[in-house]
Amino acid sequence: MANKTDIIGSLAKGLQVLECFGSDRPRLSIAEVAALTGQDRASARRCLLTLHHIGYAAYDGKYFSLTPRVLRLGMGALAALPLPQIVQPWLDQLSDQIGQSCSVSMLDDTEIVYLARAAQRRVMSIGLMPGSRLPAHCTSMGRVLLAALPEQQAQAVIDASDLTPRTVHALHDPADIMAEIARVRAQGFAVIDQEVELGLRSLAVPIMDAKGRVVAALNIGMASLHATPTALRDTYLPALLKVQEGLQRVL
Amino acid sequence: MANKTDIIGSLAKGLQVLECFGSDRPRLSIAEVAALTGQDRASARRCLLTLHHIGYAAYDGKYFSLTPRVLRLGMGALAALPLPQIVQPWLDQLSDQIGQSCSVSMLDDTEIVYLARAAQRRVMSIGLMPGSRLPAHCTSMGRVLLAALPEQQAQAVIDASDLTPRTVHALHDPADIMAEIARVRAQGFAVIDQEVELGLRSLAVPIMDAKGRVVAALNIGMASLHATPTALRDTYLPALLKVQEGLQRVL
DNA sequence: GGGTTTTCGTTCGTATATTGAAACTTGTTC
DNA sequence: GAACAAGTTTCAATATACGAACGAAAACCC
Repeated sequence: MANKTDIIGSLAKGLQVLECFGSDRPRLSIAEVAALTGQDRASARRCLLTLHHIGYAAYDGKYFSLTPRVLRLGMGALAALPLPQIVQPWLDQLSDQIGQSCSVSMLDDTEIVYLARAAQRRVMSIGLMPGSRLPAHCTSMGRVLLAALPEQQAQAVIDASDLTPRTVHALHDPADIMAEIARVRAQGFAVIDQEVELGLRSLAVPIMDAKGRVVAALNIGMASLHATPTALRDTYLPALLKVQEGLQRVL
Repeated sequence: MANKTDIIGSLAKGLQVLECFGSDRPRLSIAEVAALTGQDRASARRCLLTLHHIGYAAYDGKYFSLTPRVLRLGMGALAALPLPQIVQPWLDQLSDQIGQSCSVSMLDDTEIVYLARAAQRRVMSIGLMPGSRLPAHCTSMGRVLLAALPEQQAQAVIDASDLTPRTVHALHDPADIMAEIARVRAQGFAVIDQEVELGLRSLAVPIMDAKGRVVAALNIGMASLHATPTALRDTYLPALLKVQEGLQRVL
């Protein structure tokens, strides 16, 4: 199987074009897309016109942008995943109980993807919502998810990651990060202190299915003035573990 | 522009394949995809193998399923839209204030797509979250969004819709629905009484940008025992209109 | 259980669609 | 008005699509 003739290059290119739209670049011209994807202008143009033709892109004669129809793809996939539906009530209740924001995410390559979220007061400058992404290496959920991988795979992810520190507190030496991941693996939870954003602390635990496989991660995040990292763990870890246990029974 | 040679058929087919995965069918075989898309098995197989090759699909030798990477497409698009980021705090506050769930959605063809949501106690049997879809014709936000279209376009959407009633209260005659849409257009809001689900009432208003163009809809939903349709309007419409007004200033 | 029928995944060859580089057009900058 | 950049078109080289055919597995039937 998977002969050379079994791969459709044009489909891969079209998806690459679709992916290069993002919050930082919602509107793109043909030449920009060509530059971002490495395709030539003719190909990029054909992809964009096709996307426009089938209703995925709007076109004003100069710039292309995505339409809500695109949400059928990824969002359809998200709303289709059973996990978000199942965890949402747990999240809501947990968030209510402890008075802090909490989220569930999965690993996708070097990033974590938010699947569900119950927000309290916004403590982060960036708005997080289902579908948002953050680097795995410097987030509490990312550390937990990387710890669940075989050592070698985790190393590969770290090697592929852009480790540019987001704050002065962020670990940036691959060896340090791998050591921290090992500790997380051993202790079963991760604490992050202002590595994503100054003033933000967070605590995460893995979510496992009935067979013990890690399928996602659960975290709470809060302003750093609310608790020291140690207090964070002592105060909130029991609540997280309780949800972890409850979820394992229903997954 | 848009010559016949400017459209890539294989890209359209690949996206069609991607779209046919959903909550009701998360795992599909080659033959199933071929049947759902109307392609022959050879084409469907190439699409699926390509999706697998570039990491969008998992393959166990028999069934294909989507990976979190797919969320890069639509979810990227959602997290990229400025609207959800802007409305979320307003939603949270509104939901808090009135103690009911509220949501923001856009129109995509015959369906509404949830962009953001602030949930209280769950009153619907189906879990709603960003990316979820419901038919436009029988929802309060759908009626508001259809009312914002030119009459002829709204008619076209209704004609294209599957009007099978979801409950005994649902309007199912196209003319009745168009009349209701006209009323919504005149009064500036929509009330739905148990047309989506028994026991569920909802009230929606349009959200407009600074130029007065309707870009989305805002609603609140609640168990029907909390308020009669009239009381629903009298009690909650002022709060919705206040958010509508506030949002118009920042969009 | 053995033979039959169906269904599915895969392969093949040719007809067709798509690619990419270069040529051409248009609009913009200096 | 020359120099440049972006969009568009062209056409031969190449990749892809489709229907048909094949083998394997599953489902069915006596």
